[in-house]
Amino acid sequence: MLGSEGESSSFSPTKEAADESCKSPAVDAEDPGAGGGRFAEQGMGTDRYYIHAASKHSPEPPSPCSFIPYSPTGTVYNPPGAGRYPSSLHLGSVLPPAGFPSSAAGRGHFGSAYQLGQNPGCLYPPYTGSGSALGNIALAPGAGPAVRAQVYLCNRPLWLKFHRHQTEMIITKQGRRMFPFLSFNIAGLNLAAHYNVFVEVVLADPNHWRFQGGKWVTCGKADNSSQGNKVYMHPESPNTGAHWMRQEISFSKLKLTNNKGTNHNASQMIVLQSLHKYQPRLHIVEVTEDGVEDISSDVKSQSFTFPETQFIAVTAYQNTDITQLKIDHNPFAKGFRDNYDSMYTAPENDRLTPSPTDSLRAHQIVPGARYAMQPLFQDQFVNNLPQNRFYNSERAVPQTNSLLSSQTEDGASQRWFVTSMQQGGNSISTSNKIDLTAYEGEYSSSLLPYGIKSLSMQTSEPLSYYPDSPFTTMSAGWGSRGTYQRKVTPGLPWSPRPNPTTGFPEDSNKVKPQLDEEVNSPWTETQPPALSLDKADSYPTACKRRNLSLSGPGAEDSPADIKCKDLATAATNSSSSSKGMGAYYPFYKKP
DNA sequence: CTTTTCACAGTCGCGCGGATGGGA
DNA sequence: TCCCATCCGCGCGACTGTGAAAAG
Repeated sequence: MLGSEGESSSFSPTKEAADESCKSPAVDAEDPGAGGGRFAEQGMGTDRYYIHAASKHSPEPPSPCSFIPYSPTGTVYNPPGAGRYPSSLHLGSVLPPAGFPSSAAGRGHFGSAYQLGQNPGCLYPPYTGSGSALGNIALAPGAGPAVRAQVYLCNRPLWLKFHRHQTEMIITKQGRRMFPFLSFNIAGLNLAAHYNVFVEVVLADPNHWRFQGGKWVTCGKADNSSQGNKVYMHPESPNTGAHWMRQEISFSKLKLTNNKGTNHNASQMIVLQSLHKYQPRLHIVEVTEDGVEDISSDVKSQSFTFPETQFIAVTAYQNTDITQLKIDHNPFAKGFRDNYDSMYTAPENDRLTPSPTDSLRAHQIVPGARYAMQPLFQDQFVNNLPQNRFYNSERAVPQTNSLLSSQTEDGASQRWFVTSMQQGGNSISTSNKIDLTAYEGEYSSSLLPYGIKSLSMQTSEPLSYYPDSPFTTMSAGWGSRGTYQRKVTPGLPWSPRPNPTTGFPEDSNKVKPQLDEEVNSPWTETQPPALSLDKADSYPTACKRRNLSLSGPGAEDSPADIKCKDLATAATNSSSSSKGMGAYYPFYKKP
């Protein structure tokens, strides 16, 4: 994100190319990693994003839910070739370079995603030779079964954290999972209609990037000749709208590769090119019951883009900030969290880092209830820990509750889901329907632990790779390992999912406050992260090798945390009597 | 010099098989 | 005594980032 924003109006693929020397885009001046200006313009950025888009693509007044769809406008990158899907991926003009604003977070969250396809001319050819671009059939909202959908990026806070530093995703020959991975909640679908849900990863800009001097800078033109699969069909596709809305839609199995010739698990792999910037997009395509796209009529397609999920594909991590974030948050990398000792021997006041077991609870999918009782705690931790830990508190600025509170008093309701301007898509090919039988077993066993299964299990046992996140509360504290308790919240609701027929709850007052805090926190810092500043000062030594934890493992708000907190709140406020699948009851309950 | 590849160590979940306990 | 369900331990495989070597 560092680069493209500043060139919002000049997304010409030739611009960078004209300048042979690698350079930092103009936006580098406000490079998130550059320090001072990092967060200064957050509000502005999102305001622009929101207003701009809304004004152009929201002919309707915002609904009570304020599902304001917006799609990027302005100059777009139009590389040669026909794209399979419409891409409005020029985010530079609409996104702040350094993450997302705090002040506008509330509104900004409405626009966590904007639907693509509003700009038919804005195509990037992730797919070549696989059909024409999406049609531009505009469906009237609510017309027939093709109602407007709303999509919620479940793990948005985590994405935002990475996005601040310019997310990097490792690509390997055998395929590497994304982390954070894409996880959505969907609402507003027709319960009975069938949909294919898939993710497409498209080139986000026309540049080739390199990491130089602690920054990502453009370096010539992107290679447009990339071939290979760019689409990952959700293993459960096709399925009914009710199904998609019933549970979190996780793309945790999605793998990224740079091996164009791979046929192994091709359906699970998306082929990317290193040092190119990509933007994942979620597509929801209505299909017939057998999963075949009905090209004869009424094929509805909706696409959603969450700008914060943009990333640069790399074969090796470049930015140690990203590396550390991955280590701190990815349970699979737990083995690299090598600062346990310091974590646990620190005085109580300094011991802001959770235990190793706690850290697992930061997993993005499993909603952790760890912060349910102390909604502000993690924010404090997130914001203060790095400074405390690495600067001997000298640069640590206490982030008080009042600060956070002030952020939530602006009345801006936080919504992490957005609706989309529905579009008709008569040419999205879903013919690459995967063999569901092949996935059935694996996915049902591997996904469910992340989702439904875990909810139905009234257990304190670890779940899948990300143990006990959903059911662990912060009440156990972040004390020593010895005192850590696995506390179970029986029947803890899972997420603030709306009634599938009514969309996400607009006035979930029980949930909103915490959401506000969660969402705002990363962006309400009144000072630039010390690390970034420091990094800028001492990049050569600080940036190339890791092991300076930026934020304590598990201290942050995983998506799961958010959902879980919401749920925990709901559970606290309503009842904890839900049993088994009842964990979802609150979700479907009418307020 | 930059980028990619590979082997490695560490962590974890899953699945299998044996042990255990309760009921018929 | 037999059957069934549950628990436990072990091994395997998946997954991670690291760091050196290879490739360009």
